[in-house]
Amino acid sequence: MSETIEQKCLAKGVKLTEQRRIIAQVMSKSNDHPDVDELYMRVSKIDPKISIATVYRTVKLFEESGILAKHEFKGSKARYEELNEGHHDHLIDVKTGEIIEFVDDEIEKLQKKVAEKYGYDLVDHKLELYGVKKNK
Amino acid sequence: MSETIEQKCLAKGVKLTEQRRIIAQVMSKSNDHPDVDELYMRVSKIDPKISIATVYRTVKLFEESGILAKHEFKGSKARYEELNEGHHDHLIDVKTGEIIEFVDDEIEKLQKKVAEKYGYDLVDHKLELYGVKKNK
DNA sequence: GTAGATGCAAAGTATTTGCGACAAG
DNA sequence: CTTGTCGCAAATACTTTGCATCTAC
Repeated sequence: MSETIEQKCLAKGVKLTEQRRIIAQVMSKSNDHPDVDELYMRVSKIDPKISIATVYRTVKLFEESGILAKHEFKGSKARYEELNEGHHDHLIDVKTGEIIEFVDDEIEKLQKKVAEKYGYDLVDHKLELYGVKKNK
Repeated sequence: MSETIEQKCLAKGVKLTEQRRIIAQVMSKSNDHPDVDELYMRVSKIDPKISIATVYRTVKLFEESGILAKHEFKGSKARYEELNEGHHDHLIDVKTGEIIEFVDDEIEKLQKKVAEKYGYDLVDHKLELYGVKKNK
């Protein structure tokens, strides 16, 4: 089982305010990949006084603290998701926008190999697949 | 040898204006991945009357026509490069911003396989590796 | 008590668009 | 000719920031 966002904040020395607690809870409950507007709407239902500036500041802080991952899929706004130990990449349905998470260890290994081939240590990577559903 | 951008425009029925011709030439000569501002500066040296709006309109048009590729690397502005038949992905040096192009057929194949596993035809993909140079 | 967080509105970036003038086919 | 493009400035979309106030620790 992975730590809660609140535990991660403590561990990283991030001050836990009421607003951050709410944003953390909303992200934890979200199984999709909301953008800032969507997150702001969800958060506003719990505490309507939270400002969008705080949401922006918080997602940025959480991203820098390794608590959230930011994705910038083709042609859309930045989206966020909670970062748990299980790394995964994304397959995006270009027709519906549906996002499927997947893991492929072999691709991961090959990526590291490519980086090494050029004399680099891989510190991060981004893999996004865009597809259309097969009709049979 | 691959077609020139002008030939591609003809083939796709894209009207060839003086401005587009200049933007096409500048992109063809560029071996890096300029963002719109940078491209605008380069283009302005040839014809100072071209407006940034035209540059934006043109890169968008060229992208939709499959003439240019748009990249949105982590935390930076959109960058463009000419699209030739040889597909490649990018390895970005997170310290210097240097961009290395690479090809890995095996990764390509695995991507297709992953998409198929979920019942999708792969129409596009994005793979970016972020690394730091090894110190020995 | 104090450093850091918040809300608000204003300011930044990056990009798009309405419109009248103009150019390509 | 006619349709689409250009330049300009204004508009939009997303995100950041200055500042006075407030809150976690």
